[in-house]
Amino acid sequence: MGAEGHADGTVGKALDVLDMVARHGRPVRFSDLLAQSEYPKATLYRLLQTLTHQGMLALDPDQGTYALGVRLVRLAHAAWAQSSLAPIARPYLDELAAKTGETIHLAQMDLGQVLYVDKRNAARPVEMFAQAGKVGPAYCTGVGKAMLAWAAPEALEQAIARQSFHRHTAHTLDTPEKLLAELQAIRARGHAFDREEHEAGIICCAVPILSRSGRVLGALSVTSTTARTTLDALEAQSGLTKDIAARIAAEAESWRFPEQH
Amino acid sequence: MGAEGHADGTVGKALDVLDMVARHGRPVRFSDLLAQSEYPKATLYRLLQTLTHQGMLALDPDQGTYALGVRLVRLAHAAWAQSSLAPIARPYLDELAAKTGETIHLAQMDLGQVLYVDKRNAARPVEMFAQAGKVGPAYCTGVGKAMLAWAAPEALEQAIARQSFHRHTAHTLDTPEKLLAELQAIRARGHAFDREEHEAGIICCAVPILSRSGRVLGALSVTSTTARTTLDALEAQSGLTKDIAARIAAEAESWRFPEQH
DNA sequence: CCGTTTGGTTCCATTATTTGAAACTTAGTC
DNA sequence: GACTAAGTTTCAAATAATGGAACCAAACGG
Repeated sequence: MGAEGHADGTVGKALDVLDMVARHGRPVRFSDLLAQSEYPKATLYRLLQTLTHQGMLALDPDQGTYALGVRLVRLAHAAWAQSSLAPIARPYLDELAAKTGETIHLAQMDLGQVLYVDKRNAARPVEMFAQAGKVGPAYCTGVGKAMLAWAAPEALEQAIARQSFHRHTAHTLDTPEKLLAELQAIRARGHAFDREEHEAGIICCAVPILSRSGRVLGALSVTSTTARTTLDALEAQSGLTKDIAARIAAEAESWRFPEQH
Repeated sequence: MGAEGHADGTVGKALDVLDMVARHGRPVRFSDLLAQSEYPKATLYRLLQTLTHQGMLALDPDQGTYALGVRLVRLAHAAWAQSSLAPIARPYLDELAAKTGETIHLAQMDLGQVLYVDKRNAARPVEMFAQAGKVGPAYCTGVGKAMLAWAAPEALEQAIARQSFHRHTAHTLDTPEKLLAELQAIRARGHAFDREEHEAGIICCAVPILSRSGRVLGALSVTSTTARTTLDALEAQSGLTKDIAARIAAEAESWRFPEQH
């Protein structure tokens, strides 16, 4: 926890402030922000002013509170539609959900954390974005481990350093050593399991989505509960999952060569 | 189009670059960005580097292209869930959609542009975030006019200055004068119509969502087609729509007084 | 009713960052 | 192997950010 640390330049500080407002979860007053921030009054003030002026924050004049601005939502839309695998993967997730009947997660890696970019729920047809967009730990989730297993050495090292290794359940891999051993097993096996490592009763089988050059683009998981199924049953579907992952990767690849006029 | 103009400070420039990447709609090469940007090579380069380092952009090392980063998606999630009326309004939109059977839009104003933050479609149950997040013009949409009609004088002036007044259809109000007259009528009437001003065949009836102090929080519209219904029929439901808008406003209001511990 | 605190905004000399032309590397072409 | 295009680094000059302190306004307390 605590101080962010590496805030390079003014831009970094501004984004830091943005995050601070985001973390708060509701409109914040200047003084609240001042209390948590390391920045002196005047600096924070100007930062907020700039962000507000830029539409990244919105100042509610009635209350004098800052909230995240609409420009962010607009950018977000673009980010979701463009940078992530989500739009490409959508039909494939539908297919996988239909064929397995289980909950499907599509995730990408964000500096050691897992970001869920899309989801299919067994029960309801399509979840809101609000359900995706969540972040989770990498060291104790199927998608997280799948991505770490094929991560580049430096990226892996950085990611490991950022894991909390908090013991969520009795099955959580709570040391870097255990995790590294597991990653090797995952590489050998070709897919990762979550053996109730994050939440009791929740199990999954996850596969990485790899580019042709071997870079990790994301991960895909089929998730269920111990009440409904077993790991073996989930593993039985890993072939299908890998196939879907490969098709997503292929399409992602072709997307990246614009082919313009 | 062209130069943004008011780019205050480094942060402004950085966000400008972010927008530039977002606008592009797909991963962009450095040189492409350089071509459109006003910034000199080295400046743009460092800006991109900073944003990448901050996780707002992601550099694809295979292709040397920049895309919007995951941090943005994360922020976006927070923005959508927090700053907008969307989460508060959700159940009310459901109710309105169920009672009217028509398409419902929830919008907010973003510097003269309309931002759709949530939506209920007559056909499918719940649309993805990707469908919301869109922006549209204010001067020729129901929600846009509803918000402008109750906007503060300075805000209105600024917004008017930003309208293109492009003549989308034969019914489009294509001058500030026509628009101002219409806004007055809307204020008197209490709700706004879209008389096929944006798209032929598309009509709607929109109401503003106003805070107790009279500030515009957003707008709500019931949209349909000339094939399915008439303006009169839509107007008949304006009472219901206003009621829903009032309830959203009331709840938004209570949200803003945290009541903490 | 006036002194005080709290919350927010502005000043301005100092300091540190950003700037951008140009030089430099690669990595492709021909 | 000379020529180009694309990306990266340098460095003194220009500019923008900094933050302590002063300031203002409104709410509070006696």
